[in-house]
Parts: sequence; structure tokens; C-alpha cells
Amino acid sequence: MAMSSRRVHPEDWKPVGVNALETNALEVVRSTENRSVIAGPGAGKTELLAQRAAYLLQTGASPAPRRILAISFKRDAATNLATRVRQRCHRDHAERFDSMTFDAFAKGLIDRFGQALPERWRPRPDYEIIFPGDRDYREFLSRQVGVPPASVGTHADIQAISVKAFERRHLVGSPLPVDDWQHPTPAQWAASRFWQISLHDGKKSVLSFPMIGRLAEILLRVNPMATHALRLTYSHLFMDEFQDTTHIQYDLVRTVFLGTDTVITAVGDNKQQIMRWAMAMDDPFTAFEGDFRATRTPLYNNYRSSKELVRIQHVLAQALDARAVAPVSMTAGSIAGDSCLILNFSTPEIEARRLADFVVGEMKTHALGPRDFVLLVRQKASNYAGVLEPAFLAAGISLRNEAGMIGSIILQDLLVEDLSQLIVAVLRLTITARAGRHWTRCMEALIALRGVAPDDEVAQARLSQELDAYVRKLSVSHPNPPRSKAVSRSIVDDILKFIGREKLIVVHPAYGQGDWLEKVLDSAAEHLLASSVDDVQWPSALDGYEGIHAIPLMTIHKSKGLEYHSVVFIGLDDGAWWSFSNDQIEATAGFFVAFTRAKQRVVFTYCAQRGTRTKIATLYQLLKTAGVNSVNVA
DNA sequence: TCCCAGAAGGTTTTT
DNA sequence: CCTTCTGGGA
Repeated sequence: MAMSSRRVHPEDWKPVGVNALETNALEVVRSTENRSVIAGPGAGKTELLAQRAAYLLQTGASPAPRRILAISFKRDAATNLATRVRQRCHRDHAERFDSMTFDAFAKGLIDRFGQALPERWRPRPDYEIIFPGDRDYREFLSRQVGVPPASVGTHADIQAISVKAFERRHLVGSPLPVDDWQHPTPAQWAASRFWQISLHDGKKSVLSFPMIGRLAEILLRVNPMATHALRLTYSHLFMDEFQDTTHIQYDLVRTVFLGTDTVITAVGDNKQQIMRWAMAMDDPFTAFEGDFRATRTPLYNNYRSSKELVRIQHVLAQALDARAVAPVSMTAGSIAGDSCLILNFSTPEIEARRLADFVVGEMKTHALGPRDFVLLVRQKASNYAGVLEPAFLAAGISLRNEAGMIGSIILQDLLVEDLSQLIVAVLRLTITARAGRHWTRCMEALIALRGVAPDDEVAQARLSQELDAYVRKLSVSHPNPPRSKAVSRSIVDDILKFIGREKLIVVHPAYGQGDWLEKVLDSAAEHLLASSVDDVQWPSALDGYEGIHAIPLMTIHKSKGLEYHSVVFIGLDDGAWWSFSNDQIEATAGFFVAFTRAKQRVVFTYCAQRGTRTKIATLYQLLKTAGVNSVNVA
């Protein structure tokens, strides 16, 4: 791949690392105006952003020293986009691409400029981050809040505030008033109390991320210097998964960039809106197009799924959006027989056995690995894991509940923690020849941690020797995986000591907050021990840690953004879909997300023992309309 | 300490 | 919808 730092003429620029982009995608890549890109699953939304970044950086459409800001919701999405841009651009270009989560962006603003907030809204510099739940708000509203002045209302008025609505509607529901609410309603008075207690009572301020988002917005509203700096810095803004944007995020973006020359590209899929219940806006695309005069540009290709699956997907898509246009599948079908099936079982045990047999058979037939499959459920994966795990184990494959708790951390979260990945990479080095991706991974991390310049070859050579020596020492002191928690913990601690606790915190500030570092260390040690059972050797223990030979079991929500050869959705029944009638559109969107994870095949299972299927009859009707067969399995 | 009735939770992200 | 939690009373 040519990766020059020379500037490319816009006419000569070609997409990097892919054969071609569809017409609309190429138009967005080269666009000089605000765009909202609505594109279905597998349309290559992230790739579009990566290509646009390459185009803007390489042609000088985003001229140095100006930068591109990409905002994602999840850390892995932010990392993924940054990685793709680094693969497609010269270092000097990629260096001007900032990919971060919304929360990291907002927190960064508060950390840099927060002390310039008006006193009423100013957090102490060493504020603490908390994750309050309904229970905390209930506690606040029933006890801590106190009695309002007569001009505001009565105790009964305060008690009448719904706990569920308090955070969403009142605490962070709208932009903060610079001088407090002037004639507050009882709910506004309570919100104001909560803010003042959080910011000013106690030794440290305590803030949640939604609160940090609101503080960042008011900060930029009252502080033209900071706002100006941002506008000057960023020539372009990308927003990923835009269908899940909250009012907090949207208001902040509007305060900073509305009416400026920063060009915004928002990409997402309104048919995959499954976070409305968690404060996402109803229709962020329409709001964005109105406020920012953005042009809506749809994408039509589907690079993920076979023709047959795309055909069925379109039936589901039409239920979510009557005007949906049929996408064009760019992937050949590779399986014989039905691409989608409903399997009916008499008991969950039989279901588990048959599914295990099915997966083993498919792995043989199509030369697939365990990670080409996913078992999806609507909720409470651990309830299903109990029956599925032994059945799959009996068939010779392990199954892993990605949402299971390891200590106090969810497994899937532990595995994407930088510290956890670094520990595994170091341990991999003790058993592999010094070369390859683990070595590169460790060196990259260490270079960042020790603050070594990318072109300082002397320092890098020294670092490489240091790593080599450490790994040799480690392989001597721990020739085998740990057999006790104490040993496991000592390995983890030793690696942390080598990495350097202080340096780690500088690069990853999250580890300096509260007891997060301790939690990750404990969880990593716990998981390492659990992966080392049965007297296995290091390679199997580390494979087990990363789960590379295990079939993942997860909820639909966790599967968002991922893709698999085959998807098995377990439990298409009223019980699992209890919330179906609350918000049919959102539930159907969840169904759509599950279905569209598959490249080649989707299997739905039903088991009468778990519940009826009358409330979700419309989902079955959609499958029937698409011609999906239903089979009773003995 | 136990029991029962009624309420709450479930689907989630984030340093 | 079904399961789990909570609080009041015995």
C-alpha cells in the first residue's frame, strides 16, 4: 500500500485498500457540505468514514494543522475507526485524526477548561465519576432533596416526580441555565439541588457522564475562547452510529459547530435504533438535516450478507421504514438449503443438543471455526448458558457467555480493556518466538507508555532489549499457567510493575479513576486462573482467556456492529420479548439487528416451555411473508 | 428470622 | 411477561 505523506490532487485520489466504493459513498467521501448518511447493515459505514478521512487528509481538503474529529459511542468503535485510518494513511496524516468516544470528548473539555465555568456549575478539579442508577435517584428524591421553598411547591410536589424521568427529563434533559432556573418548577428545583449537591457538597465533586456532557455544553456556550479553539482545530467532524445520538450529545455538537465552517458527516441506520429507551433522540437525522442544512445520502450496497439474506432483511426493513429501498447484495451465497429457518423444539435440553450437533456439522461442512457462529438471545444470557454450555461441551466445542461476570467486570468488557490485552500480549511473548503480532503489539504499547519518539531508534532498540529480558525472566519464573488465585494475581501484578503503573495511568487516565485499575487487575487474574484449569499449558490457557476456540453467546445489544457467518437466535417467544408491545418499532429494530449480523445463515429457535408466541406474532408474520420455513425438530 | 405482597428489573454506554 | 428484590409485619 502506498503511504506517502505527499499531498494528492483531489482528482487523482483513489480509495485506499478497497476495490471500489458505490457512487453515493464516493460522493460523500469527496463532499464539501454537511451530510447525513443513512445506510443499512453491512453497507460499510465505518469504511466510508475511514476513506473520507484518508481523502481529506491526503488531498489537503483538511489542511494541516487542522484536524478531523470522529465521535463514536463505544470505545471499540472509536478504536476500530482510528486503526483503519492508520492503516490507510501515512503517519503524518493519521496523526491529525482524533477518534474518541463522546464521553471522552466531553470529559476532555471539562478537564481542560472546566475551571473556567461559572462558579455555580464549576466542578472541583479532582471530581469523581459515578454511575448512578434509579435507586440513587430514588434515594435522592425521597430523602436527600429536602423541602422546597413555598414559592416552588410542596413536599408532595417533589414526591410526585417520577424517578425514571428525573435524570432523563429534568437533570440532564435540556441545556443548563447559566444563572440557575429563574422560576423553577418543583422538578427543576430538585434538579438544581442535585447539581449543587453533586458539584459543591462533599470533598470531591461527583459527576455522571450525562452530567459531564451537559457541563461541557454550558462551558462552550459561555466560553467563546474554548469554542473558537475547537472550531479552528477541527475542519471536519464525523459522527458514527448517529441513530443513537442523545440530546446531550446533539446539543453539545450544535453549540460548538452550528453555523461554522466545520463540515459534518453523520452516519447511521434509523432501522437499527435500539437505544431509544436509554435517552437516544427520536429522529436525530431529521433534526440534523434541519439545523445543519445537511443533505441526506443513502447507501444501497450490502457487503455483508448473501442475496437471499438481503432479500429477507428487506422484508423486515420495510416494517421499520415503509420507504426503505432494497439493498444490493455484494456477497455470494455459500450454503445449500434454507438461509433462514425457524426450528421448534419440545424442551430446551433437546434444543441445546440439536443446536450443538448442528454447529459441529456446519463447522465441518463449511470449514468454519467457532467464532464464525454466534448464539444470540434477547436478554439474560446466563439463563440460557446453563443449558447450552454442557450440551456444546459434550459435542466438543466450548461456549462462552460474553456477558458473564468475571469478578466485578463483564467478560466482554474485560477483554477489550487495554491492560488486559497488554497482559495477554506479554504472556504470549513468553511462549512464542520473538516476532509477529504479539511482539509488535507489546512494542507499540510500550513505546506509547514510555513516551519514546516514533523515530528514536536508539531508544526503541533499548526498549526492545528490555522487553526481551523481561519476557525471558517471566518464562523462567512461570513456566506453567497459574493454579491458584494468588499466583495468578502475582503474575498480573508483576506485568503491571514491568509496564509501570504510573505510566499506564498517564496514557489511560481511566485507570487513575476510583478503583477501576484494581477491578481490572482482579478480574484479569480471576479470568486467567479460570482459563488455566485442567493443567493446560500456556498456549491453551491464553487461547481460553481470549476465547478464540469458543462460540460466543450474547445479547442482541452486545452484537450490534459485529458480524458472523451464522447467527442462531435462541428464544423467539413472548417471554424474552416481554417489552414488545411497549415499543413495537424498537423491538422490531432489535429483531432486525439480530438478523442482520449474519453473512450466510440465520436460525431462530422456539421452545413452548419458555413461552407463547402470540404477542410477537407480527415477527413470525414477517418471516412468513419472506417465505421462511418453520420446522419441528424431534 | 421468615413470609408474603407488591414493586422493580430486564435490553446499555462511558474515564 | 416472569423472576428477583424489598420492606413491613409477625
